[in-house]
Amino acid sequence: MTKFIHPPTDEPFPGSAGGAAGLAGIEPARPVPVQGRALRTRAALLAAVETLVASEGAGAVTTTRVADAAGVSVGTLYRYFADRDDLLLAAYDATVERIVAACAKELEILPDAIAVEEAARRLLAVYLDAAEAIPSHAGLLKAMRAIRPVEADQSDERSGVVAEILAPFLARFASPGTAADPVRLSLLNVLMGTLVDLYLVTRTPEDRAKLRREIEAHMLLAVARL
Amino acid sequence: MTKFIHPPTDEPFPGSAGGAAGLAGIEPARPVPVQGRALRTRAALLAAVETLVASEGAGAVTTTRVADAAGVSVGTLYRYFADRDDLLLAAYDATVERIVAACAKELEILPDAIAVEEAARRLLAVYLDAAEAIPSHAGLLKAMRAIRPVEADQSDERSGVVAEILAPFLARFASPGTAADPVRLSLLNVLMGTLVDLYLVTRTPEDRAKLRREIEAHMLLAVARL
DNA sequence: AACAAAAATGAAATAGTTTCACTTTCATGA
DNA sequence: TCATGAAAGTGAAACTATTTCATTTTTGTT
Repeated sequence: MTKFIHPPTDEPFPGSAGGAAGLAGIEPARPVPVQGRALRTRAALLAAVETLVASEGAGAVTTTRVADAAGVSVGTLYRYFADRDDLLLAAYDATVERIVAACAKELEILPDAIAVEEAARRLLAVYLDAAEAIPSHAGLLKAMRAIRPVEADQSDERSGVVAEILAPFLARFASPGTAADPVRLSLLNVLMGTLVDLYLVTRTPEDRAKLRREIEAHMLLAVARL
Repeated sequence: MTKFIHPPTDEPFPGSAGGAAGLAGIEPARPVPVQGRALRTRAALLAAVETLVASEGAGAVTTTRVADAAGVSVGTLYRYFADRDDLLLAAYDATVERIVAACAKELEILPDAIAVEEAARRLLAVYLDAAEAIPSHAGLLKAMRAIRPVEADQSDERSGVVAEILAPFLARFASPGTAADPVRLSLLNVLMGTLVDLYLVTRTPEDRAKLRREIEAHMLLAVARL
């Protein structure tokens, strides 16, 4: 599973990190040539991954199948992603980006005099609703965990909703003296990841409602200790 | 990753579930013939997995390498385990068994008039110490999670220290009316799994000590809500 | 329309898992 | 003691996936 070698492959591409180039979502049909073709191919590959994960699980994500579904050849896939893991990670990051955007928006419209606990509670609600609305997120989260297992070092835990939403949250709500304790940040990060994972596989509405309250309690415990 | 077919393969063997046959650990060298050879081969395969996982991670677990390290051929491996996943799961279960044994022993020697919280605290300490003492446990836990992702249904969450130690714990400490809430049991199960995972990858003693207190707080929160 | 860079191709190399027809081992009782 | 067959073991070959790379196609520029 873990790869032994990881050759740079002649610069696979800008990489799965950037993504700041073109405003996604626009241009439904018009084939913008040079730069555009590449962007569309990359997007098509990521979309194919999401569709496959949502319908058949991460196990169905085969480089060949993804390439086929995206209407390109396998070779092309490898121009955009270093390997299968990189592809899955990029697809996961894409879902995280959307969830983080939703959370960031909520954080902005939060009332001025709101208490930390209430703010955390609201963000959790937005987080869960957004995650629920992305059918591939649960599967991609699992795949991501299999590739990048839990790390003690928070600095390596870059991708993840909690990690990305925590900075602006703390900036606004933490008392100035409260230095971010890496141990507690890591804990909150993996804790929420797992609990959301559990939430997303919970089927009945009653169980979901109950679980939300449980998650809330643990989140508040972790946040209170920050 | 997920297998499409799972052919019974002419009864792979008693299976990784039972294990009630022979007292493990005894018989260091003596080659007991008929039944004994098989037991030793199986044990050698599982030991090879543990060694590989401990030294090079679960990614190094290749059917060929495991068979080589155990001194048998690949074909033999498949007489004892249905497939690679089954092998990893069995190796994980073997480590869990040892940790559960340690916890069960602690549960027995707990003072009569002990409070639930204190009992939980002590069990956690034994759990963490035992897990720490098995170098392959962390890696196998990760592998297990990749194979059997988080399930909402507690009844499918058989293997796991929390799941196995919880029944005797509740039998002794839960007030008779407290029916075991499956949602909360699942939560406690995955929660502890992840936090122990994080604990095991935490390197510095100070961070470990701090994390122990954090885990304790979350465990007590979960137990209190049981 | 000629050119070069960007993008795409897909057959072949690689790496791993799994099967299966066959051989070896060994307790048993004739 | 040795013939028997069930249990255990073997390993080459079939499969299933990932990854490479020499080559071709597309596209913007001149």
